[in-house]
Amino acid sequence: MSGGSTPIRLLLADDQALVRGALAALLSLEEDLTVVAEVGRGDEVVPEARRSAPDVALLDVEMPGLDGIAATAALRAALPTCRVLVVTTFGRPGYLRRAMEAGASGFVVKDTPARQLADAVRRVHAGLRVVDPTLAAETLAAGVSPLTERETEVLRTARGGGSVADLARALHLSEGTVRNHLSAAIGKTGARNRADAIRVAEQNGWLLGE
Amino acid sequence: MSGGSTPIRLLLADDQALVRGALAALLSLEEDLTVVAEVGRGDEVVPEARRSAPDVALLDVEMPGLDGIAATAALRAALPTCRVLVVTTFGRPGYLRRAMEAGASGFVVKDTPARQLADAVRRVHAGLRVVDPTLAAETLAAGVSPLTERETEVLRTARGGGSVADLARALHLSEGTVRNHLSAAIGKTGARNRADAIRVAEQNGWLLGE
DNA sequence: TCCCGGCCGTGACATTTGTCAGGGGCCAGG
DNA sequence: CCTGGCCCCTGACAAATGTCACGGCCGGGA
Repeated sequence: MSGGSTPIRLLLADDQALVRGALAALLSLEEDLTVVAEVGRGDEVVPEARRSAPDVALLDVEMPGLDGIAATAALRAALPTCRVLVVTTFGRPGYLRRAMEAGASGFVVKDTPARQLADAVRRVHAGLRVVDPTLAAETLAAGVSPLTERETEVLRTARGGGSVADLARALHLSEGTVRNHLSAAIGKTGARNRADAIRVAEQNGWLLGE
Repeated sequence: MSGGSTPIRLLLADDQALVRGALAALLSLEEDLTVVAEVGRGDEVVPEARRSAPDVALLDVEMPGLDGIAATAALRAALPTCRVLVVTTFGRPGYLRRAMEAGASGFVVKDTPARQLADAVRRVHAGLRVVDPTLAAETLAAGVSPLTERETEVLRTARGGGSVADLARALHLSEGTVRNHLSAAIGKTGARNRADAIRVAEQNGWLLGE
């Protein structure tokens, strides 16, 4: 409820132009909201925010240049008064955790009804936290990543789909070491394959970082 | 360009409620367009279309229940006068081909600027075809799937991530046969791994069918 | 008719992948 | 200081995956 005061200024970041524009249309229907900027890449968020001074930024997680989590952190550092609402396709448990750690005020999946989005924005702007309850539960259940730093790194590199020899070369490790890290990751994820392990880790958002 | 006549009736199908609602908002801004139905599953398209009699249906490809391609075919069979515009996240070359074969009139990726969507809808309604030109080129380049029926089936099953023994049991084949089909698929896709082959095939839209 | 080419199915073989036991470095607690 | 725990690294071994050559089946030309 705006109360007739100046509207809440919004920045939208999503790599899909159509979705971005559609969200802008949706939010512009609200009297108390106004979209002041749109970007399609994570690394454009901070520069554009500096120029347009939004009150709330809606960031997608999957973006070229810089993922939404990293963009959140960068934006919080650059403009501490600007709140962040992460809006993402995938309800990966780890995403939520990482987003909150990075300083986001809210986390919404694209499955949520359209009518709730505007309210989420208002709540975030008011300083409240907005989190999908079922997703929060999952996050608790999934817990923090059990993978060690090296294991994550190897797994992340393995996503590209090379042989052990390739990975060893890329990471400057012995093949045996790579195999061992992979084996450990497989064990910890409960998978039986390298491919499986990658999928599980990805679904839990354990492969995000740099 | 409505000309004051009755507006074009639209049906929206997308599994992400937020995107669906946002698209509705975007399209409702146009004088000559009206959204008469929204569904979140592929198998709800035909029943809902029967009830609401849309002129144009905007279908996502990735949907639960029935994928957008199959939904296109079903809709064309049930209501031949209703045109179909496929709106999808991924510009997989094979998707376009399959969509057109299934009777779609247009194919748009979610990367396209929001302003063009309404025009695409109007063109489709007017009986024209709408296709992303760069994507069309890719489709030509990628060509039709080189995979044989069995190979596709094996690869599709392998997506779940089981061992050769699992696949053999699921498909009632010898392990050697499964290995052979996989090997052939790996060769044809130019991959060096099973996982790689799956990715390539998926990216080209070769794993769609039933 | 016969032959040719493609697809399917199969087993033996080489290669890759995953497991295991173990050594070295580092840090926190006793 | 020593000790225990954790992580990183490595090589040898077992298990899985991928390659190959082969035979049967079917349909479309010579």
